[in-house]
Amino acid sequence: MARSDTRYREAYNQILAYCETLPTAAPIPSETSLAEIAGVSRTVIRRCLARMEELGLISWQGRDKLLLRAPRSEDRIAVPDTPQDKSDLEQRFLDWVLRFDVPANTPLSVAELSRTFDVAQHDLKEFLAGLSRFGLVSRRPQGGWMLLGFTKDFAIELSDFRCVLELNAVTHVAEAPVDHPVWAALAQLRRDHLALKAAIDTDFHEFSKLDERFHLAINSVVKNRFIAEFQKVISLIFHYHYMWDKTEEKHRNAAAIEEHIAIIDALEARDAEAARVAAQRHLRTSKTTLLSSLRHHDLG
Amino acid sequence: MARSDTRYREAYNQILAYCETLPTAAPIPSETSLAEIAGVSRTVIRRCLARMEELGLISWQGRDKLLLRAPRSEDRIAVPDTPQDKSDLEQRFLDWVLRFDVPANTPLSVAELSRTFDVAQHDLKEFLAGLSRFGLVSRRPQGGWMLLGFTKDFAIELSDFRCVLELNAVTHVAEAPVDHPVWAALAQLRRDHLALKAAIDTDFHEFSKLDERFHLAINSVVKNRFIAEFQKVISLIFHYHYMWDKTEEKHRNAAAIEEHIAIIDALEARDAEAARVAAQRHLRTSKTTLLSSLRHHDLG
DNA sequence: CAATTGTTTTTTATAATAATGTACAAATAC
DNA sequence: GTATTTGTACATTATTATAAAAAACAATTG
Repeated sequence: MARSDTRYREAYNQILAYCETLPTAAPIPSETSLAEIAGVSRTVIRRCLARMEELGLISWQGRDKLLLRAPRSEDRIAVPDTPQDKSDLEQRFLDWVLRFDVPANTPLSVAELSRTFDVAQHDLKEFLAGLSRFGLVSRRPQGGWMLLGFTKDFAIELSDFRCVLELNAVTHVAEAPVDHPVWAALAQLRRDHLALKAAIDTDFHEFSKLDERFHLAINSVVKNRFIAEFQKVISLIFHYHYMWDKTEEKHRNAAAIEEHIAIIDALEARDAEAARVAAQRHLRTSKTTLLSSLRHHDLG
Repeated sequence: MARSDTRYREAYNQILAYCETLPTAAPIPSETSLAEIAGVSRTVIRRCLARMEELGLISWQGRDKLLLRAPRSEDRIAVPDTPQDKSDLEQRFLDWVLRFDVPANTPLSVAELSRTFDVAQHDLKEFLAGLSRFGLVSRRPQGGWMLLGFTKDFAIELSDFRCVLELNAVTHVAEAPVDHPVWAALAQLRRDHLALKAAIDTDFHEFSKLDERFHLAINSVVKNRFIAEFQKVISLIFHYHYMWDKTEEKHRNAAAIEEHIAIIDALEARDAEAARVAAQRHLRTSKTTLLSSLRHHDLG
């Protein structure tokens, strides 16, 4: 019932690897340098040194530290099974919600989620606390958490917010200098859109990826940590919903290609107002699609 | 080393209070109803009933529960000191950051914050996890948390984001129906602005409150959970910075009053484009003020 | 006196656990 | 019979105690 010593174990192996680069009988750097190398505190380094001394790998007396022999593979220490990386928890969580169509107002069990995602309970709680800032989940009065999205209101507000952000981005693109990388990206996107348009009958399902690339290119012009954070969540949600709503997919995608090209046309003409209008039309279509995909699920 | 029984204690006193409303020898409602009344699970209710039986307050056999005597004040159970309410933690935390001018990249000690704000450590961690979504804090590699804001970049991005949201709000106001409450609010705000303008020499410090009211009125037209969440943080930060940056306060506020009135003028004329332009000018001024207030602190 | 080590104090991460919630079976009342 | 209610078993949560790790400080050493 205390914190794990994984840090010590990983640091130990790291220091061992470092010592392998040293010749035998070489002096070992100061505790502070070793701490720097392993990215841990001196406390951990001293534990490492103590063990190395115990194993006869080094001699250690005050500041005299000598490597007695080259470390062997059996000197390494076992590192306990590291739980799943929690950096992509957001992706996996949203994926789970959308893939299994978890309905609005579902109680979320931290214990269960912790098992399915292989992440410690407190990490999950922190993650949920973060999501609650987006209004995606909330605490329940009797304890625990609840999934709030994806109601109709949620989808409408999300779409509206996306619209606000994306129209802003479009305006920025229109004002971007000629040497900005976005122009090359848009030129390539235009070619890819035209290619897909020509092969739409067979390759229409390829559009999802193209759509993501297109919106990413537009939004990458805006350098803003707040907007970027939101865009991540927004694009994920839209992306998945498009992928799974298969009704009239071919027709929908063909129409979206035209809308994208219209936006590119206006942007390359540096006509900010026309670009905003074109983007607005496209985003309205997106909103309708998202809403109809929700209705679909509700009925199913 | 397990959870506290505060819930039981509070429920117990609540049930006791409920029983006081019953005549003596009255039958007591089902466990489920009592659970509903106290807002807890049946498990807690059964603990309450067990204690009440033990004290001779009730008789309890299967579903026959009778009140034997009226509860007295000494029957109540002690509730341990409840820690500070955590609902206003955000307000108090930002207040602390801004009031003490905590510089960017300061390590935050959960233990210390927990003491100063009288909030449990895990609640604080959840709170910080939420703030990290706004890019205000982040986890440090060696554990713990770090305050990221308020660098120049942060202020610029925050201002820009505010601008995006607020211009959107202004557009919405311009399109609001004539019977929307925002029009009455704006009419009143115009009167208050004119009144303050007349007394600016003495009452200029009153502007801070007026500013907050003005922006709140504009933004209240947009009903969007994502935008609302951000607005809370944004307005708090701007509000405090204005309050504490005393350089040329009178002149600054007089200018801002004119800018506000210009926005109101354009809105009441239902001229969306003019309103956007006026708002843009005002927000640019705000941004400059926020940045100069930061520079001030850096030098001080 | 600058760099390093020795020592102490503080903080953090986390597993253990009692409190609480929840689900379901059994019993009761209507 | 069926709708409530209770009894019971099980799952989940909140919270604490605590070892691990970091940080602060004092004492050495070259």
